[in-house]
Amino acid sequence: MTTTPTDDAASSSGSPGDDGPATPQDTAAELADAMTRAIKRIRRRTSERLEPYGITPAQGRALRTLAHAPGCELPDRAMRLSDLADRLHIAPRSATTVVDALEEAGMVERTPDPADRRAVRIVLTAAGHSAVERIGQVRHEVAQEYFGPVSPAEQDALLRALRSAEAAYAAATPPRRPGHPGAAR
Amino acid sequence: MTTTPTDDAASSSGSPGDDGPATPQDTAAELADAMTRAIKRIRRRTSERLEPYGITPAQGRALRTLAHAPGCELPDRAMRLSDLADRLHIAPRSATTVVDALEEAGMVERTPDPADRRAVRIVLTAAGHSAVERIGQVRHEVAQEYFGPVSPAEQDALLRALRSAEAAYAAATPPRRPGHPGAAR
DNA sequence: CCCAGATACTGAGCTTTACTCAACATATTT
DNA sequence: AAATATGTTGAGTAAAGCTCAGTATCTGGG
Repeated sequence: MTTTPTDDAASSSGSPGDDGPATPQDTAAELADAMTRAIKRIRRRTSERLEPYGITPAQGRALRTLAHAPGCELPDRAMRLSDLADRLHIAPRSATTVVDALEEAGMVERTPDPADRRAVRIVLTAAGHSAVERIGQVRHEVAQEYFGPVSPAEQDALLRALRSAEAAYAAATPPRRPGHPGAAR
Repeated sequence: MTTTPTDDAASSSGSPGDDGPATPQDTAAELADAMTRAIKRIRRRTSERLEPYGITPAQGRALRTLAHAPGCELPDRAMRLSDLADRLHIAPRSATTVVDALEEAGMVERTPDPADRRAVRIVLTAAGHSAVERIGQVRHEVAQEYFGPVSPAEQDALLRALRSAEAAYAAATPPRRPGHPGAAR
């Protein structure tokens, strides 16, 4: 970080740019496009504003996740590395890397789990907490900015619609076992 | 490519996973979260289904962009590498890399621009065209699947809301000159 | 007409984020 | 106690970007 990521492009095969309408009369696909575009903008803006603080997107996600674990400062209740990986839907090894960076930046600290000596508990430091706060602020303000022109009622409708789609998806994709090793496939 | 990208995670600091409600009463931010989650799912599914064909997300975007350029087969009207980069909002050098892969896969071909010997025109081959078609199908079907539980009327409302947000954004960020050389940003 | 400066592409090397496979230490179970 | 399962990390890879030089080539002045 600290350099200049500047651009952020990283979608699937969605919305190459702002071109003309490719296939009118296919609302779902257009919806996906519009959402891709919106998210891209929001993401970009968010990471731009967080970059000065030396917080990369992945780190931000990890911090947020750690932050709302119950006892994020107690060495015996804070998340373990593998829990973090689970929540973020990334491989344990990837979590290790993120935590490495976070620790080097002084935002978290690895403390040994008193109950299991293989495990590592990730606790947030003071710096970590203020980072989380900043992230919250930025996220809030960016979302507010972007969705400003959408009326609260519409926002609500959108949210509800998305939630129902999400719920249906989750229901149709049961293999998301809460076990732990998973995320297999 | 051809290996197993499997996961796709790559958002900003948004939505770490499916955790409890972080801050009720902030619809905009929650909306951003929900959209991030939705897009992530759609992206993942799309790239999973396209992977067997050896098409990575970035390649897909490039193909789609190339495909709806006016004369994508004529060596003197097809897009130039720099045009492609502009449309995709990526650096020219990055476009080179994508085109390298695409060319190696036989989906596009670099042809010299008869009018400017420095330039390269990217033309779609037959394989490229069928790839574009597959991409369209997959995108369509994935979107359909994901937004299935949302009624057409709601889909429409969503789409309209997003478009207005997008329009407002674009208006508030005028430096997006349609010239061509620039795109400076 | 020729040369300076702008353009178009690419080589080399870096960053971020995530993955796999394997090693190693510890826990747990048989 | 031995076998197996878990938790974390080392090593190495991939995808998709970026920047900073080159090397052609084109264009515009003098």
